[in-house]
Amino acid sequence: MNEIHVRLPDGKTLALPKGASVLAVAEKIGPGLAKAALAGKVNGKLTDLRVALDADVEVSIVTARDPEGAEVLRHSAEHVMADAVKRLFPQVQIDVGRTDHSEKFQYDFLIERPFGPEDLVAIEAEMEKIVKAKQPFVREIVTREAAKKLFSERGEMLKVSRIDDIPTDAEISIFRQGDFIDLCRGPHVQRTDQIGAFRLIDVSGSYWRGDERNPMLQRIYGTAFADKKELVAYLERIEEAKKRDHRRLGPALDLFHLDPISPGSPFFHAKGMIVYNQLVAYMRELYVRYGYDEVMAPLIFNTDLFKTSGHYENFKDDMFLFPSHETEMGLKPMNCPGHAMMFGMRKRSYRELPLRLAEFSRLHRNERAGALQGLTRVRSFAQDDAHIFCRPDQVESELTQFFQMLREVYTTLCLDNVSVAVSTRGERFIGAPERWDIAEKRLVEACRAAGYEPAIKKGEAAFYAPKVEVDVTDVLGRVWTLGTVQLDMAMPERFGLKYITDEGSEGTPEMLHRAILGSLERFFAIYLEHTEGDFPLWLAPVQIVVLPITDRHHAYAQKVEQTLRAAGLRAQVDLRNEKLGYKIREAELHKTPIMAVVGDQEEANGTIAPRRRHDSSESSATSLEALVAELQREVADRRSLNRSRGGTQDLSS
RNA sequence: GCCGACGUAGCUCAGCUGGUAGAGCAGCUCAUUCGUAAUGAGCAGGUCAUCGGUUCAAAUCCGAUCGUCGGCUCCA
Repeated sequence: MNEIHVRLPDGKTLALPKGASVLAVAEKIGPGLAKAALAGKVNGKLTDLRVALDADVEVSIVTARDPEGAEVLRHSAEHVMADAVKRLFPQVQIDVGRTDHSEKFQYDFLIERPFGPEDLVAIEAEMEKIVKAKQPFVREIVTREAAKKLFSERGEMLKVSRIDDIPTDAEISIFRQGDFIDLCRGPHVQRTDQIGAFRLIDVSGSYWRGDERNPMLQRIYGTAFADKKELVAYLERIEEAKKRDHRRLGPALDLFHLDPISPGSPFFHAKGMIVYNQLVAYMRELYVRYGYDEVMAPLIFNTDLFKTSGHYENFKDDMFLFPSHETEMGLKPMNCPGHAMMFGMRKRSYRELPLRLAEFSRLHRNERAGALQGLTRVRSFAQDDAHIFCRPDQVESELTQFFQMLREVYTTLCLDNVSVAVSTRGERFIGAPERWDIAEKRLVEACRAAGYEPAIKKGEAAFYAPKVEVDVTDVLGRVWTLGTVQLDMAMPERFGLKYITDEGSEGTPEMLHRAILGSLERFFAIYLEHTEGDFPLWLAPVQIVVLPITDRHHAYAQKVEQTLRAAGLRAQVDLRNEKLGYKIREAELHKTPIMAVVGDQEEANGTIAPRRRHDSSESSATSLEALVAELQREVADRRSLNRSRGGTQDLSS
């Protein structure tokens, strides 16, 4: 048997000698394809072109046109960058590179002096030379000993250490390109010139092996595409994200601001508070329907409480603690211990369960300075937080109900790109491992029952509970974790929580921690960027602005404003001495959903001329009553703009 | 907390190798009374993040601190 059969995507089969490379398949199909080939896919798995085939397989050839192609050429760009760095700075030791799915690649270097922006320019120029030289990538299989010898001779001690990470039964491959050699699984492009366009983006420090006790390496980030056009499009997308940055939009739209006088603690302005409070009001409305009881526990506790919960031990350094009358007090960083106390303050009957305690209190966490980021990582925040105490046999239906409520909220907010993950027990945990296994399984099952196949994040759980994380993808394709539900393994026992069962015995309740929007501050930021400030009518700080054409119409305009306000609409009137076009422009820039133009005709007929945000088509005059009724309906329905499909402005009710 | 970059008027930014701070927008005043994304003119606005050092002289050079940004680590 010296022949193998290779099946192609179009169903055809090619016969090749055993041991033929993936590239040989491409050559057999055609010289054009062979030249354009970046990698192969063997039985669906991305494979280097130089890999030998020794059995019957399905093969497809990956070119720049395939999404995987970009990943391959970015990986090769990573090597070219490391090569360029070694050429310019022979004293550096290379660690490893990485190509993630966010269109970026990176490579870590050990060097005494940090890289600066000027270095990036020089490295980029050196990379350009390597790319122009059309150097081939050569793959070699080596033994573990040969690999170690090779890299220690080259002074690459970090690499030698990385070789030890490779499982003993795995094949060790290296790639050469020019004088550069790297330990690498591949796949790689054939020649450096197949990397069409690249750009180095940034440099930062990163700990070796991700451990902050280790020395810091210099990490360079870059991106690469098959051609210049795609690179430009990528850079434009970055610009777009900058335009939507909540740290820019927030102050510009008069929603909030941050000040060094209290790092990580936002000042919410009147307009921001409307959005914030509307979100809270919406959750409260759902709490009535879903059977939650809103409560309010203290903000400050004797730290004994956090010792009981275990948070003190785990998060002491990140809490605001202070002495008071000989005792140590602390600002609460989460609601669960307070709710556990509220549950335990008297004897509970099984008839009271499930007991769902919700709270919107402010929480304070003394986040490390470097961790702060706009509203997405703050020191002072509130959550749409709740803890559910229930009997063991009620856990399943509670999880079902949670997913149901979550889906309702996300649908209302038009966040329809949802995925979930289950985080499992990590190194730090409390409770019995066997119980963790059961809880993790239940969470996975609950996700499936809700129609989501969860990804598994190993070791990512909170110290007291495995958790489900619910992620949404925003208009720019960024993924954010919003909702979470955790099945607690420890708190009820630590607090000695009991209830009397229907048989008169004592039982320990199960405790679920859950949030749907998560940190309201963070959600605010994410939603602001997602919508670019174009809030749906029910959330818009100013829903309608009345625009009189001249000061002749001021009295009528003010009457209209009063009528709108009396109808419960957040209306304003623009009485400034400006032309209509100017006022419309201002209202557009402030993202006001509805403008009501009033002039001679409207005043004479008792009407208004409405205009929707982003809609310059002239609309006919409407009676005030009709407009009020329409807007009230839109608010009551909490209608949103659906922007997940191309950002269209159609109302999806 | 660690690595790097940055910090000039409310905002966006000029200000070359040291010689005493400038524009546009926003704000205020006046004129204009105007029909769907910017009417015109004028006025005012800054301890150049803070503190210290070098110098005859510092927004500019050096150091420290604070803050912000991009990462790392962390994220109850």
